[in-house]
Amino acid sequence: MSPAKTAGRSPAAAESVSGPAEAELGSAAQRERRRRILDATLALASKGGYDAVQMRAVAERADVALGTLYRYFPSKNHLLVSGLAREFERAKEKLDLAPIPGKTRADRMIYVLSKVTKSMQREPLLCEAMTRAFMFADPSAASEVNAVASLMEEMLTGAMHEGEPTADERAIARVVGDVWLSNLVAWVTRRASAKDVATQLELAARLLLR
Amino acid sequence: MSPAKTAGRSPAAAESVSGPAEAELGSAAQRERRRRILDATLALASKGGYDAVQMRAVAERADVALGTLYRYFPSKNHLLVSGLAREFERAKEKLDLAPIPGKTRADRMIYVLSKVTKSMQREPLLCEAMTRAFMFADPSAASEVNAVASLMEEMLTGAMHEGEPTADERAIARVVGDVWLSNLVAWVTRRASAKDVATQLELAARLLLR
DNA sequence: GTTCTTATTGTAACGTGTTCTAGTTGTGCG
DNA sequence: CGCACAACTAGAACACGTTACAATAAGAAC
Repeated sequence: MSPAKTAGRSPAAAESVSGPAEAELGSAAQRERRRRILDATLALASKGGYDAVQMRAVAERADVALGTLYRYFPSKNHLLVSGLAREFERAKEKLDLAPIPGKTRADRMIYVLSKVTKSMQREPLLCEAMTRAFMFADPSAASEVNAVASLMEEMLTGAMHEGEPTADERAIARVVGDVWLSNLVAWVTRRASAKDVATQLELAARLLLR
Repeated sequence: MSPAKTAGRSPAAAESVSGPAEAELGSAAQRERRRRILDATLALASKGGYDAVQMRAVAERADVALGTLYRYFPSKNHLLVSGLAREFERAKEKLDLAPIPGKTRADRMIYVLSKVTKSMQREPLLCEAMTRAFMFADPSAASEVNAVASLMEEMLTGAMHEGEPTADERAIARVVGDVWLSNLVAWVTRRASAKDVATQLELAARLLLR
């Protein structure tokens, strides 16, 4: 496969749906641009939430033209969900560094949920931006959304025990993830307090993993 | 309380947050306008989903001026979530007509979930519009969103048994509702099939109510 | 009725996501 | 080098949610 082939490819449409990975973009300059764009996105989101992530502002801050931004991320939601995916990857790496404390599956699950939730709540506006984009995303961003969902599932199955989870365990992890997401949305819209969220998640985990 | 008091009030800001009800709008003409607006909204949503619910189109179809539309519903999301609330009220009334079949709490819960889910999936575009608005709504629409959430909770606690639910039961109902919402979003974005959703909901109900 | 207040209308304008276009730059290849 | 071709840039243009405003209509108070 000649280099020309990769060069001739749109970075955004790099891989088929849920392809190998998004890391293998064409040139170093392109990876660099992509990184700058996501950095700009997260910076703006941290400062002003969903509304502050304006495509013109992202482009300017990332030092790319508006058209280029759209070549990399076909919509604002793609952009924000990709940002969320990057954050989740980091969170997962951090989690994978040390074994998860807790005697029971439920305890460990609650530990992970609490860790991840708190880390998102530490940057409320960033959390708001990414959560709303995730929930609002249309089918065209399904692959990005799925990437995030998969990471979440891995984090949660990883909380139960090391090694491969069973099919049942994966299903339970998805249920827990669903509850987590809904509660995050409720927190973001100020319909639930941080304590509400913690309580609800603990309850769900204990019931599902008893 | 003189009639002037009611007449001098903006229909949209009719009641304080989560007030008595939205049914007690000023004049008959105003209730009529509100109904026409919601009818237009649902009609457009059924035909073309979230994107087709354009404020100008809603106003024209409901035969009100754009400014009036905004006086009744301060944003597109308020509008769609209010539409969802109306649909939920109807769904709940229908459910309340007959006792819920099923031997166990889980069975009845699954029955209700399936009923409600299927009724929403019957109009995919309408479902998409309302679901996305619900999830995307910002804090300013919290009261509308809460109204929907409360209806859902009532439907689900009602599935467990007649009469007042315990605090635990309400918490469980909320968890089930969270799972339901997440799955609806996944279905709307075509990340999950109708069968996926049904399976996941049944699993969640059985685990939570065992 | 007259007057005062509020609701409604029609329309223009603004902001931001998205698209489009014409020109420029970078890159691999003969 | 010079060509081919895709990526990038700058900027205009468009669509739709939202706001603003002047004029008119409707309704309450008297």
